[in-house]
Amino acid sequence: MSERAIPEATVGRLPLYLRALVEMAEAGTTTVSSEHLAEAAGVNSAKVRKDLSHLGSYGTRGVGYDVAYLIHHIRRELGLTQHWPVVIVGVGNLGRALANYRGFPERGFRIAGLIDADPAKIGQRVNAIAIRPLDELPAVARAHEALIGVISTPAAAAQQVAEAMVAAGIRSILNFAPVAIAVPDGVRVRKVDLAVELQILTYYEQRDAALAGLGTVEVERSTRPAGRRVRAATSRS
Amino acid sequence: MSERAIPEATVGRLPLYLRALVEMAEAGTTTVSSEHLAEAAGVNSAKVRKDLSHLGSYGTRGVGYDVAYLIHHIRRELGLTQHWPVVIVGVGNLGRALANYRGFPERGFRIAGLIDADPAKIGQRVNAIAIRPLDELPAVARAHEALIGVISTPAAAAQQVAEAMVAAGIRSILNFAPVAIAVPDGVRVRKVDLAVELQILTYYEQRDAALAGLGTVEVERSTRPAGRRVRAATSRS
DNA sequence: CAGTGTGAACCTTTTCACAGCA
DNA sequence: TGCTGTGAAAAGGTTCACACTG
Repeated sequence: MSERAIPEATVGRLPLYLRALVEMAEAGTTTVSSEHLAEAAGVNSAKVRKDLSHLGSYGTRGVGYDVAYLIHHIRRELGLTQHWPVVIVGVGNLGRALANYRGFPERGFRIAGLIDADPAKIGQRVNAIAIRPLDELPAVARAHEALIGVISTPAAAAQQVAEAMVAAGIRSILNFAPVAIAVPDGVRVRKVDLAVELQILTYYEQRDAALAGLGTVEVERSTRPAGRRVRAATSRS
Repeated sequence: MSERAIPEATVGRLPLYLRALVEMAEAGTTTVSSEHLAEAAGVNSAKVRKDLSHLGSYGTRGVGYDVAYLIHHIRRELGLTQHWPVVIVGVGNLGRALANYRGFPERGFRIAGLIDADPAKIGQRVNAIAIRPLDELPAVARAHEALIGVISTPAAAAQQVAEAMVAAGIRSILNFAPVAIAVPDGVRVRKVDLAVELQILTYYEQRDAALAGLGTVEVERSTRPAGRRVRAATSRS
């Protein structure tokens, strides 16, 4: 199978393979097996083979995949043959860190503009880019033809910023604000919530403590009697 | 159904519900329907009901859920009745932003220590916490009984840091370094990769451009002839 | 009668296991 | 012989739709 419609789950892993492959290429590796690539990307080999089969049959039976060739095809599939200009709105601690993040330029992105609502910040420079006010977002986005926006504002501002982004022609949003934002059909949003990630970890942490029996926990168990205690949580990854 | 073994997907959404509910509580709302909560959390109502049913039957038919009661139960399930000390290793731009992130203390976490390998940074303070060298990680982790660690180092250092964390008694790791880390069984890892999030967005962006037909793209399509062009990517959320 | 709780249907993703090829 | 590519099976997650109840 080649052809369109790569499953969502696969799309989420292609960047991981790409990074691992680029590292291998830099180390001089020219060929890699699904087993090796799987290990480098932190998944299993069946998944790698299935995922890569969605791109077409780029492997060689008995040998493996050509690293450079795969890199090329994954880049093309992800649209990373070009660099994407990105506008960041909200230049607090996180926005500043993102503006300085070396991983962005290294992996296909260019900060096209920094926007903040705080008048005191206007004109300040971060990583050589001047911070501009929110009402200049359309001008900045259009001047650089930015289609991707990052929201790193407080939650309260996020919806308003999202609307401004959409009005400015942004088509994809990466939202770090801890709130759900509504956008028109056709505009894509991905959300990253740092505290949520930690809270997911505490769930399993707390669960293990309860299972260990030693710990505090299991103090009260309301509503239902007691019931069987089940196996430990499957470890995340 | 109440009782153990909450599905992973549900665990990932409980923090979203929690945040929405806390906001509602602060606004004075005492009761909420699955429909409303769904909207606030950015999911659909069937999912909310199914998810909440895993915690037990805390709703009232014809009425909805008691906001305060639900908050209590979700907090308990996630282990957020206590505050969790967190050790951050790697105090670059991102580590600094995390150390200052207000969302952490607000949502159940306390920065117990900052660690960096760079001698020039040792002793500097971020958010009133002194940066300490890597070899003091065990002492710091044990003194605060930290079970959660955050890796915000460059990729090259991540594996080594992960091992040091495990040796220091850390049981759950949030890894921001763009590399897969290996840990012993029983240690949990979650990974957040900022560039990967953007790369996933570019996939859909590029796909849409190709479908629109106007755009460049579809320049070459190797290996297989041509084949049907299929429906637009289902929009992320 | 509004809205929960939940079987059942459906869809997606993962895993298995092995035929087939270089 | 070694490793890909892929059907088929299994697991997991989502959505539907409606009986039930406060």
